[in-house]
Amino acid sequence: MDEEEARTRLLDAAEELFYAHGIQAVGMDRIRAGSGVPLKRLYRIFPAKEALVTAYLERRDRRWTGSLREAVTGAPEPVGAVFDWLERWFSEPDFRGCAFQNAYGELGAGGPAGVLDAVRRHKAELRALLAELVPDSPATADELLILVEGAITVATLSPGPEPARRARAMAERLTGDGPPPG
Amino acid sequence: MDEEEARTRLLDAAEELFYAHGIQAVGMDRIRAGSGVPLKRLYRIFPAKEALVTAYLERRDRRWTGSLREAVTGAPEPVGAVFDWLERWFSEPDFRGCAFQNAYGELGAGGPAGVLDAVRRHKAELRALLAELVPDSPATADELLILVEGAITVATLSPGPEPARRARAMAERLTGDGPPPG
DNA sequence: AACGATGGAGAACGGTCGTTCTCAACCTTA
DNA sequence: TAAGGTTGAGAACGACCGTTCTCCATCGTT
Repeated sequence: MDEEEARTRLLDAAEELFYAHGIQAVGMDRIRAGSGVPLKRLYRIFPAKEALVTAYLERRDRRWTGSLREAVTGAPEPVGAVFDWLERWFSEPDFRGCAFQNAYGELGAGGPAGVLDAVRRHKAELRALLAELVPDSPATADELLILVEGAITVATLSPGPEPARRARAMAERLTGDGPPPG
Repeated sequence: MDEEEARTRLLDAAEELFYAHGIQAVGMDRIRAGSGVPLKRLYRIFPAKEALVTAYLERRDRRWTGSLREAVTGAPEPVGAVFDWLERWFSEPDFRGCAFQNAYGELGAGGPAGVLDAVRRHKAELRALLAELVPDSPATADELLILVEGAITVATLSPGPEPARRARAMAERLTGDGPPPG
């Protein structure tokens, strides 16, 4: 196992455990057990827990935003595609809400700076992505952001596709970017 | 200091500290210091931390939902009054998002049952309150819920009145419950 | 004034966490 | 094969947490 694979295994274990159980509830020894990477090597790659948490959030951000961007790129109804993508996400069996929202709620405004930066970057990227979909109306981007965040929050406590469908219908009524009538 | 005052002081300290810094980040000794109630008495009133957390969330739910209900009752535009009330909340200097969302994100689905019940009850009450505002359309209540949760989530990371104003405008366009055109 | 019950202040206990250290096994190079 | 650095497995360390215990002051009753 070279260093790159160890790093991947550590981030895989971190993502699974931190997302499922929260950050403070998962100790470094559980990361070691879940990854198979010895503690000493773990600390050589990530010199403290905060570095691991930050790396976990950053990789998740790249994947999450990348997957969403891929889903909307070239879609006939890009705005609708956002909510279709959310619907698939909400239906995953291990869906537990937005990892960044959870991290922020857990660590609070007084948490480690690196973590808070990662959360802010993620939300800024989401808003930027939405703004690209309605380039002539920043206000609409803010409205879409409210719908996306609202759907995620509602789905967190009652998982399933309905919040995404309902938010999609609202977005279509608000933007007119719906299926052609007929 | 009789028992009722001790209880109130404990819940006041718990609310201030848990809401500001998170639940796991605040130890029982900090509750003792913040309340002035000795540890022994604390444990006589709340036999474990979980009981204190549950009581904190339940009292906060009663106050939060009660205040919102009061604000919308008899308002000329009840739906708009919801978002006006949110706007005032978001502008409070120590606003840090939804305490229940934060608690859920922190403790996860595997947390203590009492805490999760309190979170679920709070969200059910919010939805029931919104449903009363649009008694002929449960679907609209779900839409309002998405707008309210979305505004709260957006405001959590960038506090201020704007998310509430924008959500209010969306609600008016969706329900027609807006100010009479002039 | 003497007594027992009550309550407060804080030490103590067992457990867990993040992090570091020990030490033996193992490669590499000669 | 021998030496030397590197690694892995896990014990160890110091700090902190939730909870309980000790000990003394206080107070109402006689």
